[in-house]
Amino acid sequence: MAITKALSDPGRVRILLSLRRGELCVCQITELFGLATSTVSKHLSILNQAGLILSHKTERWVYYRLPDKNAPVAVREALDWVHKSLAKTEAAVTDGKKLQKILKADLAEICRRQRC
Amino acid sequence: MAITKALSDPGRVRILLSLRRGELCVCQITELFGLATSTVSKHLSILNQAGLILSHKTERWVYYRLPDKNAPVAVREALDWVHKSLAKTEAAVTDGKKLQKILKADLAEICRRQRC
DNA sequence: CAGTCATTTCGTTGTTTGGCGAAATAAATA
DNA sequence: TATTTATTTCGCCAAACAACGAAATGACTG
Repeated sequence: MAITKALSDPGRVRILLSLRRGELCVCQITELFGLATSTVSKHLSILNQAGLILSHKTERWVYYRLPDKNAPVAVREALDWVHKSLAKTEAAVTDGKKLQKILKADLAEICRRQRC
Repeated sequence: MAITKALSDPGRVRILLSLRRGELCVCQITELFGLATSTVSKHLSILNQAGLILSHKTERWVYYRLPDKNAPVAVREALDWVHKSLAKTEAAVTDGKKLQKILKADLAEICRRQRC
């Protein structure tokens, strides 16, 4: 039931929806939701353990992304459901707009801002 | 996010899986899971509010069942996912066997037993 | 129309969970 | 090798939640 548990928090669902545009690093997600880094990291770990996201490290940053078609059926279909049923949520749309701005900004700049 | 919240409790998922065989009344579900009636009633209310189950009253008993094809897409596909991804869970299989026995027993008999 | 019966609602209790900041970690850089 | 830097882990607190028993509800029955 790791998947249903992982999906039970609205914040985590919003993270999944944000990742549909492509991978994001922890500080971008932190910036997007205005939460503490440690909180975001915890959410990501829960999503990761459920198999709903994957991670890899490049240079200084850890990036998280949605899995591809090779993921287990349960994972793939759960993600499809989230996408189909929740992508038009008000929160998801707002997040999308804010995310656009974040993607335009410099990554190092964002990280620096976190420390205020 | 009522649906994801509703699915986040393993007990509620097991209730949904049990209802695939057909409608059940509250005391049958209570008997199946060995929980207090009030607890089961609460779970059913949460599932009901999420649209994942429907209820109707016949004689003395309130029956709950899964919705039909007319249910909202989000509901239908969430239930499909639960079915496809979790029906083979060990708990679900065990519940299924126990349920068979309960369905053979007399309903009034089950209700009487609850009060011990 | 009083009583019985299945279910729901309420109030309480113990546990889980989300949030944070601080300390730990791990990796790149100076 | 010491330092900076991004992320994770830890310990704590407050809010949310599951479970229970008791009381309330609401419908059939005697």
